[in-house]
Amino acid sequence: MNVTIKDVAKAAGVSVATVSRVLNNSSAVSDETAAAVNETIKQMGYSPNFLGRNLRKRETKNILVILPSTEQTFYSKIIRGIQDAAVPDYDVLLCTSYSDLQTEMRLLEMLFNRTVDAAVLLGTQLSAEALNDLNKKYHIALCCERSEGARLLTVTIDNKQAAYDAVSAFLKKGKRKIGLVTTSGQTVALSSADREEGYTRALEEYGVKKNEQYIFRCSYEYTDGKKALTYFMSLPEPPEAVFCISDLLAVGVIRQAREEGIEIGSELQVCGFDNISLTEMYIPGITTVSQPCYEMGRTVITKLIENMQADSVKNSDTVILPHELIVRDSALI
Amino acid sequence: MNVTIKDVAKAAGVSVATVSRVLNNSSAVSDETAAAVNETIKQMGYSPNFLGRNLRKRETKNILVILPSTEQTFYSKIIRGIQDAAVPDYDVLLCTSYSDLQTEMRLLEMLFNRTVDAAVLLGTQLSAEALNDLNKKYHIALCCERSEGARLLTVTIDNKQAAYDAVSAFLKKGKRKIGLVTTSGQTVALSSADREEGYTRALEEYGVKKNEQYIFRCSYEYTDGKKALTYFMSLPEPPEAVFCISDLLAVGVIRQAREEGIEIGSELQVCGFDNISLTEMYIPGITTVSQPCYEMGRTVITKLIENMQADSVKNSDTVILPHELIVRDSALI
DNA sequence: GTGAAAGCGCTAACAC
DNA sequence: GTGTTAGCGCTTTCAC
Repeated sequence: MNVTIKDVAKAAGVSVATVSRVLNNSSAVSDETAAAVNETIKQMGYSPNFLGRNLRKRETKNILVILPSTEQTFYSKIIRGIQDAAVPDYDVLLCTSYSDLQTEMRLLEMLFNRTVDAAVLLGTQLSAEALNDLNKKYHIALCCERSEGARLLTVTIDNKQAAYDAVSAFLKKGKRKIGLVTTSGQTVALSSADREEGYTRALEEYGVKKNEQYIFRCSYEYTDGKKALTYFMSLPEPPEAVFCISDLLAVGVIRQAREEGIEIGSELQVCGFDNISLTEMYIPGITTVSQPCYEMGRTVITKLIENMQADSVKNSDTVILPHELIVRDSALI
Repeated sequence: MNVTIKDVAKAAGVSVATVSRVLNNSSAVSDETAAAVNETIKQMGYSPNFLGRNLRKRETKNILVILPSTEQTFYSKIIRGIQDAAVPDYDVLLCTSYSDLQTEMRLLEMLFNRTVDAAVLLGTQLSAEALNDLNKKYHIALCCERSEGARLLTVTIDNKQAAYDAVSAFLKKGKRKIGLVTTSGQTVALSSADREEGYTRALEEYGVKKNEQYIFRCSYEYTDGKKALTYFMSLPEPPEAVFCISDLLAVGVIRQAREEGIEIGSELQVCGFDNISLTEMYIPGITTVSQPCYEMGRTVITKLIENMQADSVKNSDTVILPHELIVRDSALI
């Protein structure tokens, strides 16, 4: 029913080996037979079945990328970097874990059952131990996140320093009451914790006492940002500035400030994190920390492919790429 | 090196057939052998190689979803609908075509080479003829778009009617000078053209002459929306309302209006399309047309899987799901 | 209830 | 330069 290499061979009057050689541009096929084979291939509309090929070659040339979510435009530039570095040698398969451990494990099955040759995690719910185990048997890498105690190829920014830079910019401008909107800390991901550490260090260096009242812990959602603003404004001494560990939270803060009649940029300054495209489009423009997303994507794939092709010992380093503070109207710092 | 079914069989003292039966929960294995086999499987850390299985079964249980881009949060709910309807029977592989024909064709190779069993296109650069050809040999479906003259499973909204609804809402409120921001019409995609048709029909019904001056043709980008506003405001009689065929264009229009000191909602009313999450978060909230994204995703996969499992004739219908006008501050219509 | 063996479609030794 | 053949890991028919 479906045309196979055998059918092509028969039709072209050659052996399957020859057809295979033509397919793979491997040595030793005369120009005329090659031409003839290619002709019949085209005529029969033949497409090699990769299941056969992959089984035989024990590789698929597919790389799995696990996204925590598809609602975040933050990942798009990373994905593009990944694609650009992978194609045409490898195909990139995107899957979403929805930050759910069960789902993530189901997706990692693709590594075990050989559907893919390697996987990149743009976030993970796995423990350092689990990651280390995986890294022993398979080609995996972490991008945008790090895992304390795990030793595997990791590409990220220095989240502590980035948060420190943003918060100390507030401090330099004389702000002392600085709010923090962050996650509840239950996550495995360290980027939030690192950002909080940077916030704390900046305060310390400026001799400002860390005030738990100025810390609002929630999830990543826009609506959480709104709640944060309302909470902060209910305080006897509301903060003059707010640092959010994600742009979406900053948007929530700003939107709610608008609803509560608070002037952003003057009365209250807000800084986000990630520099998603929305921060530029928003009114006011949102001050934020930019990650070199495209470069992170390229880097992680390039190094991962090196690992796959090398027979030598695997690269399990952590690569830190530079971040940048982007100043816009929401906080002229 | 890697443990195979053979190794498991040997270790468990049974035949590979028995191991396979256990793996597939197929009939006729005694409880004790099953238990023993499962035990050795666990002990050896065995994972079946799907390349072998898939080759043998001639199916992969993978569905490819081709996204025009990953920068658009619009697709996220569709993707979730797709996943929810597919998993756990099928795995969903996301790939991005970047609206590029070459890339799209490269991705469709996965259909030809049997890496996936079916594909869903959330946009396409292919001609109706090409789609028809594909549909003959493979399981494919279109979601969010339609192709004139192509007969294949399609799930979409009535874009003409949706645009008509939005524009006639403006007309009902007494607006007569209504701008349109749309694509240049070079695309294969029909949704833009359909939306323009709805715009035109609404004007006609209200006896308003279509004025080419009020139509700004561009790409899908935010910056194009900004240009549109500047253009409209340069006209001797600027429009009182603007209908944009995408939310991102509407954001550009609103942002630029802000920069040019034009009051949105009163001086100029703006309506977008798609109801991406940003429209709710923006200041002002953006009036837009909502598509039932999650439901569209679920529907297309459900019907596609029916097609895959049926031996009868394939369903190549077009399913139209209901849209909804969402009124926010940018246009109180 | 279990095993032997064929074969899915392909590549790569090896032989000529 | 080309053909023959083994075998990648698995499922499934057919015996028993």
